[in-house]
Amino acid sequence: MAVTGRVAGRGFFNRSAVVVAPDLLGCVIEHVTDDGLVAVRLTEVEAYSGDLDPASHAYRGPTPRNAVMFGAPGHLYVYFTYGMHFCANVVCEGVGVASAVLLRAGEVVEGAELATHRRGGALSRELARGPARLTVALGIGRDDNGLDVCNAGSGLRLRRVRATAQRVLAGPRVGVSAGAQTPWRFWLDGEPTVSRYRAHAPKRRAVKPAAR
DNA sequence: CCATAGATGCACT
DNA sequence: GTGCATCTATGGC
Repeated sequence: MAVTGRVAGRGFFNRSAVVVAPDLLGCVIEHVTDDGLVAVRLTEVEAYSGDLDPASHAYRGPTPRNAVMFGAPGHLYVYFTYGMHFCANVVCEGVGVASAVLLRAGEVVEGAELATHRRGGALSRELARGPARLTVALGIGRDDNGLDVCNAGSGLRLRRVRATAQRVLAGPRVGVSAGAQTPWRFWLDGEPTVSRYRAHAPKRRAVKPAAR
């Protein structure tokens, strides 16, 4: 059955990502495509702030890739990584301030059949457990970069759902090397859909043949 | 549950 | 050329 909750407007996103991030927990993101609708209740997010955040894609200033992060709040920033995955952020704060919240994980609450098909038959709680899995479940890809979550015509919207009694926990972000100490990952306590925490795994360089 | 390796395209140095 | 805001498969406990 349909999820109820007020659709988030521009003002909701026009705040610091660190403030928006915990507010997103429990909220539901919906994406409508020709295939149907999938809705995900967010259980895990991470905040990224361009100015002083070495982990942010915007840390070194504007580039073609991160341009959306510098734009208006409420738009989707989708990036491609590891040669095969897409991850989705919601842009926060005003034009010129590169701040965003990465949608890391959630629970599929509507359109489970479609999401399961997109995910190749994964188990229910694995459907959107992890940022790249979440984009697959929702049908978000390269073409969705820059879409306006606050515009009904975009097919994307965020419903604000009453905060649960669940505790919000915070800790270091996943998979980042620089800025790994900043506790800007937020998740709902006890949720089985929260991705298992993995600290950044430094890759050893291939060992060169010993010099002789 | 934990740890590791490989896949793979591209933005940026 | 280097290094990813990751996932899956595989193996061990």
